[in-house]
Amino acid sequence: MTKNEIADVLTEIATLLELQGENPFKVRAYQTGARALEAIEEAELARLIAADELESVKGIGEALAQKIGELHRTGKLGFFEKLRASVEPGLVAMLEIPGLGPKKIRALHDRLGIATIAALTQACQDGRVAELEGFGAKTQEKILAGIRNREAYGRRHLWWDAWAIAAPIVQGLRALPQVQRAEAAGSLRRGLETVGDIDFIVAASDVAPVVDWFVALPGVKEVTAKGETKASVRFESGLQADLRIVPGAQFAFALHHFTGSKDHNVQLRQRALAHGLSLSEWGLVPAEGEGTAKEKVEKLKGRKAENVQVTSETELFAALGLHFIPPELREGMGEIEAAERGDLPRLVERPDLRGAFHNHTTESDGRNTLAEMTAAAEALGWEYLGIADHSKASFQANGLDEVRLRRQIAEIHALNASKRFKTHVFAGVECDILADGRLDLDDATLAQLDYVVVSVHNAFAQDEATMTARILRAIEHPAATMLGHATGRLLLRREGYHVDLGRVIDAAIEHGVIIELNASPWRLDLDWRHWRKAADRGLLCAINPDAHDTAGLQHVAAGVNIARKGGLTREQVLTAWPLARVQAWLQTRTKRVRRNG
DNA sequence: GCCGTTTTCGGCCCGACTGTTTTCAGTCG
Repeated sequence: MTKNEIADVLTEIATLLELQGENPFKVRAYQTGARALEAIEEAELARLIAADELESVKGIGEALAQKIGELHRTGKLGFFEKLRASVEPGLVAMLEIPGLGPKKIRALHDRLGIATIAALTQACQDGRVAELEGFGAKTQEKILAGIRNREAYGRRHLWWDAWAIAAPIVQGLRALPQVQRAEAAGSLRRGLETVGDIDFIVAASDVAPVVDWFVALPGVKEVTAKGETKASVRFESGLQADLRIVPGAQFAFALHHFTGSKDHNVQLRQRALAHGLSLSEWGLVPAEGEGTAKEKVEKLKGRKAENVQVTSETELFAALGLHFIPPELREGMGEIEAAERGDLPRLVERPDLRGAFHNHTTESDGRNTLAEMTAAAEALGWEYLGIADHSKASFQANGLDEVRLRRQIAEIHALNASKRFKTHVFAGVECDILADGRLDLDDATLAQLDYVVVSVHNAFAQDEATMTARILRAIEHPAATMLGHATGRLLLRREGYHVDLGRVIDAAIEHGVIIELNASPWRLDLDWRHWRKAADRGLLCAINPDAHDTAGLQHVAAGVNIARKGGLTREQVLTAWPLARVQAWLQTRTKRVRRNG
């Protein structure tokens, strides 16, 4: 079994144990173990198992090491199979219903014999659930609503879509007279490719008017909570948003806490404790031995002089001896250690971008003309715009053959010569990688281009070995400048094709080929989790919007999030280089084509 | 089940909100 498959098993064990009413800390140990495993390289895992050193990994002890070893060697685990057989699958599905956790599900099962969502629906309709101790009419109603909407409620949302909802709300909150500060937090602020819900953190002098404004927002379908410091609403799309209001002195703590990630917060709290401090969303206070939660809160409120005062996240990190960690890096993947060493990369920023290479026009399947796209790039202040329409094998996208492409190249040269726009246009193509790895256009035509994006658009079902060989062959082609959407995934809709990304990255580095960071909000491919290591080994990135209309150029903003999550610097992103440097770099590529071809 | 500058046992992050209770358990983040 691969490490990710093993991690999935550990996560499932945690869920099953939880449903059985096991010690919650044991449950957490399995979850921690799964995460620890995911952070290890596949080869490193094999080595650790072979050397019997798995227990040296933090979060993996004797029992987990034994189970992981067995899964890795045999792909089976008796303990897991027995456990799974003893828990009815319908109970696992019930966890997705809001308001139902392991305890309530167990009560429903033990006392009413409910083991499926269908049986639960029936019991609610019969009024039997409301009669149970600990349940009531409202709970019963909530369960029914949850069952009806569980598809929409459980769904994640594209970062882009969530941001479109959140950005005006942040502006609206800031405009309220009672509000001093307002930010969106959570995975949205961390720039994660998909978002489960939106969190807003607000510092305000008077709470009630802010809560009232929030729950009355247009598009709110349901108010799921409304209290003295927080409110929750659900929008038509099923997206949930939480508002939290704190006094100004706690804003930085709350913003940090609700930005997460959970792993990052846990690690930072551990670090605080090691420094004799206790960190929470309330503040940073001296950690003082025993005491109930209530007593700690009293201390916090009553003895402010002792508390660490911060007005920004920068000061919060500084109080723990750390450089500021940008939200995008807060995934609990070594950023705290790097911040301690002063080793954090200086991340690429949105204003650093000078252009983009993978863009379509009406010549293939785009919705704006060459001139319109160039005008839009100029309006964005870009120094250059690369046009890469589809090639002829992408028949469905009206791909260009050699004749049409040569005509487009001439058109682009004429446009540049006319000096109609300040933005320089590069002539490129998004050339299909055919099923056997050949390119879709003849070498003579490819040699006339400033650059070539090579992409897979068909035969997605090839096995990993075939697909990998196919892409490697394309990368090795002397005309290839960059690889388009490396896995072909569509977020929330389609998995990527099977490909050995390690070998693709190795080949790209070896042949000086760029891998694009496709910034389309539906793709965000290559995934951020691969970037830092690959870039440190010499892989160059291009943030490309894959725009099919002028508005699509804006998608680079989503790409910048992912580049930042991947720890990329301005230097590691071609599209953050100035025009002259990009031209010089492309020149060296062209010489390579002439020399080899 | 894991872990140790509170070290081999006893804690593990913890506060807000809801719905159910009448002082709190369960869920959620």
